[in-house]
Amino acid sequence: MEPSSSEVAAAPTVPAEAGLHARVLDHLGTAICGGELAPGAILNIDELVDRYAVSRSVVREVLRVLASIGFIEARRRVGVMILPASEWNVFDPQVIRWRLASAGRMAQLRSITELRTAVEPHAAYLAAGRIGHDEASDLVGLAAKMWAAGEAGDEERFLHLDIEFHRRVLLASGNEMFVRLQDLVAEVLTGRHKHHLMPHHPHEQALQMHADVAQAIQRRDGARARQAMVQLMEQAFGEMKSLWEQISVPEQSADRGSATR
Amino acid sequence: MEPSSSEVAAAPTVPAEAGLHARVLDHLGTAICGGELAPGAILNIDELVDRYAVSRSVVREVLRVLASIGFIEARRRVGVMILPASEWNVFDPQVIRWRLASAGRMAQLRSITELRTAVEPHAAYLAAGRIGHDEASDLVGLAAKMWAAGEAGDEERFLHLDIEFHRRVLLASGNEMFVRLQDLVAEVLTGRHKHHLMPHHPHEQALQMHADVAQAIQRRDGARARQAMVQLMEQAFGEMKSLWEQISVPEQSADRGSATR
DNA sequence: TCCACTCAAAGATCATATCATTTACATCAA
DNA sequence: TTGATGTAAATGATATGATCTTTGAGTGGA
Repeated sequence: MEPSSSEVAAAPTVPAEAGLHARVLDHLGTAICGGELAPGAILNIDELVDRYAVSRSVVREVLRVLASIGFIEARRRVGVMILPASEWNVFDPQVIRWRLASAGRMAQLRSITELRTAVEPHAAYLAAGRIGHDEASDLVGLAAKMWAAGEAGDEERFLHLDIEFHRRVLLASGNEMFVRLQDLVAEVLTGRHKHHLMPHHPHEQALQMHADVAQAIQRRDGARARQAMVQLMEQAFGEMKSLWEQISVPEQSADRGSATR
Repeated sequence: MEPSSSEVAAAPTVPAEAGLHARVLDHLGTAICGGELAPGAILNIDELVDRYAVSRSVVREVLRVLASIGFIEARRRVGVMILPASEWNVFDPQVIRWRLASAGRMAQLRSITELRTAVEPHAAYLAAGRIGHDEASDLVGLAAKMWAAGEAGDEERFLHLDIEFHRRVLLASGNEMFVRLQDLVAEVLTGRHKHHLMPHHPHEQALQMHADVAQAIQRRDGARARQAMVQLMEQAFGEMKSLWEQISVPEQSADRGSATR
């Protein structure tokens, strides 16, 4: 139905018919993240009303949300200007999703991976000092389940357990911001899965390290928990790195011809 | 002019007359962050139209923004429900500001301080591997200026230099998300200043450590840069800790009777 | 007891009008 | 020529009222 602009590789982030607001927002957000609407470009409301064939209300509400994300700024007598990426709320989950679905995918992947590399070791350290008995037991149990799933080669299940494991650690750190961060990481991991960037046959090592982290936290050994998590992050970072070095140049259609499939 | 509800300790985050949208948004955001509108509470549009004496357009636009922050969810036939804090976008700068102006101030302070404790050392490490010659020189120069300001006892100037120093390090890390994080930290530091929670007579040690970080980064010694930043963070964390242990119980009017003044 | 139907409440969307601000341009005086 | 100043048009901001759509609760029959 829309083969006119052949640039957008992004599948719509919104399900199907999720309300006009959501659809217009998604379309504009994708366009901005994807660079089709470059910083400095000017829109105006009436133009958008025509383009999307929706009412002013819808457009204005969308623009307010985009403005709160830092994507645009409205000025009277001028119109609506796209702002440079330095103004964006790059921590907004919505933005993460859009960027993962755009050409900036790899940059987004790298940013978040670096972020979790920085945060999770400290979270593990804090968790060791704050976790409750039951939570600690659950954590060890989770690591065990991950082992089982890894051995069985059940990638789907392993992914979910992996996400849950890290979520629990961040939750136990007692810092709400860390937990929210995990939402972003989960976005990345599932996104990676969705875009078939998942050569993720879990290594023996990784399984052991998860177990180490869990054990160290349970025994309230903050330093060891941090150290184990650092290793885990180094491994995850290495995996990611191989990914974006592999697909660094062919920016265009990254998720089509992956030869090893 | 508004002495009716005596609970809100929060000064409006918006200047004065910044448009109806901004004012209503600020008021609702503050109320939600401050707990006056508890999770589960139900609003409806017409009620808000009456309460704020603005049009439906304004209210709807505000609600869309609040929804994108994760503060509310609108359901037909029910109304607009306040969501629990676990749904909030705690990385939204606006949210940070609201929370710093509310009773949850100390929790917010702690969260962000922990976050930067985790991130900045890694950022310093990355910066050592990526920074350009000129940027590195500037960084060393900044540390020197901080020394001068610290010696001269110019707290205002020191604060600005401090913020700028950390911003430069995060910028040099080459990770956009780290830079945005610094905006949050700056929000905290200036907020701390604004709320008179600033017993911040910079220690001799801290000055030296800033110099160490700058030097290590310039010499591309990632490990040493990280280590120096860790020490810096430990010191900053210690300062903060003494703050919120001091004012932990008297939640009510935290910024009135600080005896040591 | 339980399922299907009906109705009304509330948000979602639309259409139109008016207000307010700001930029561009023209006008006029020095 | 230049600079100040006033004026008009463009555009977002706000207001208003109507209609559409969804959905929860009540109601009645099997």
